[in-house]
Amino acid sequence: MQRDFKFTVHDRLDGALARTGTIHTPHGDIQTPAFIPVGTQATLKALTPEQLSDTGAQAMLANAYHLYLRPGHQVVDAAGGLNKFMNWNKPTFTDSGGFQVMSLGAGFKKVIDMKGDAVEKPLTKKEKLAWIDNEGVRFKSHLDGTIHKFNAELSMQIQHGLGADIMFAFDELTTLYDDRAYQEESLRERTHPWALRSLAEHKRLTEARAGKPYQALFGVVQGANYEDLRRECCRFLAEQDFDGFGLGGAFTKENLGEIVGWMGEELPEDKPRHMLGISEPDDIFDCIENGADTFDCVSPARVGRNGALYTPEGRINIKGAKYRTDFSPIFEGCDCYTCQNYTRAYVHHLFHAKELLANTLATIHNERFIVRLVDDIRTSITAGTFHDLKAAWLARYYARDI
RNA sequence: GCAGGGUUAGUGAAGUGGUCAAACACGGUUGACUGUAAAUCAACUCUCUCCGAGUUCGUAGGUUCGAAUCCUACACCCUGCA
Repeated sequence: MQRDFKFTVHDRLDGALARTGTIHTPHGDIQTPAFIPVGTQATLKALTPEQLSDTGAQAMLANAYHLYLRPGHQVVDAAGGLNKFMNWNKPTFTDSGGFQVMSLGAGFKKVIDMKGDAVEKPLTKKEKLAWIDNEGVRFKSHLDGTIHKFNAELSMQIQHGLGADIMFAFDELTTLYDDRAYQEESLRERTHPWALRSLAEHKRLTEARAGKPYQALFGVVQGANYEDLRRECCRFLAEQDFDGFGLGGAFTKENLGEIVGWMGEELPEDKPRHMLGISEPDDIFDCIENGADTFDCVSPARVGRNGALYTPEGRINIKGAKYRTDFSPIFEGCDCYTCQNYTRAYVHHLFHAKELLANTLATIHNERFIVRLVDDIRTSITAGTFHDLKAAWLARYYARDI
């Protein structure tokens, strides 16, 4: 069938893997590199889709597991797909539920963080909500405790029902605390076979649902921080008929760029690469420099809801007492709706009063901040000034720590 | 006026002889958050020369080896009866 999906590379950065491009989807184009905000449950928490669109976000990513449990992918399908269901007229992505294999299983809370020195805190049997085998995963619903079996085929059925423009293959996200033997086993016995099964089911559903807008499928690269495993995974996936790739897994901050670089070297140049779950500014620079095209992450929204707001000079905690009578915007020069209209003191007050508007204003600011950063990086690649921008930007952002 | 109940750290509120500087909640301060079980979580929140010490539980005395806890007086608040 005719694929209404296309990735075009425009500009490349000399001496690096960075590139700009356009991802064409049935619901519009995405200029890359791009940051894709996450609306897990078909909404970016605290924002209307229109408010999210106004931040400059070019697409949004939702989650198969969460929407399967509630309201049910059949409901979204009956509504006419994610776009119609949530009144969002730009491209959409859905995650496969692979992240939940980890987050509800071995990796809840501390175990998933990116600091190599984090203390392992194994879950008790009672706390654990997911059990993996090579067939798939059994989940205990975090909503009502019911047991659900999840696998590659079901993930694809859900994602086709949701109707996102870009879907991800069902994978296993390992943690930094799993040893080499487990990483190999996970990659070869689950992530690889699950990728093939996802692709097969995807093809079946694409034919069965002929007439619906084309949905692209990205294979997901795992392999933790092992170079040979990462390259092995890339070569394996590159041979398959995927439309693009998700770069997933547990990373440590120190060598994130290096790991992405291995994948950037192995993966075909003419297919887009999506960084799963990355959005800290330094990480974004490193990933783009090494060939990543798009990013999704909950962090700007979550940290914003918890009072951490981005500025070019680092994050500030707006709940802090020093902002009580600070009547300046979050930072001078920010073009977001929040900074155009409100002060630090007002946002500070909203947080202390536990007003819902605090979440909205903070989220708008943070999403705009990261979207704009990636937009600026895109411009710098075209202009050939990426390295200057990176050096100057990060020096200013982290100046307070030095 | 008589009878009964009450007065605990910023607030509310446990505690009725030692394990009490005193539960818990809120408030406050600081920090964390990277394919969302997150409008969440953690630490601290009497004072100090803070791995130890010093002052607290309406006020003042007293009993006791030891009191926020028992006794006496006083102050204030609440509820009945006058």
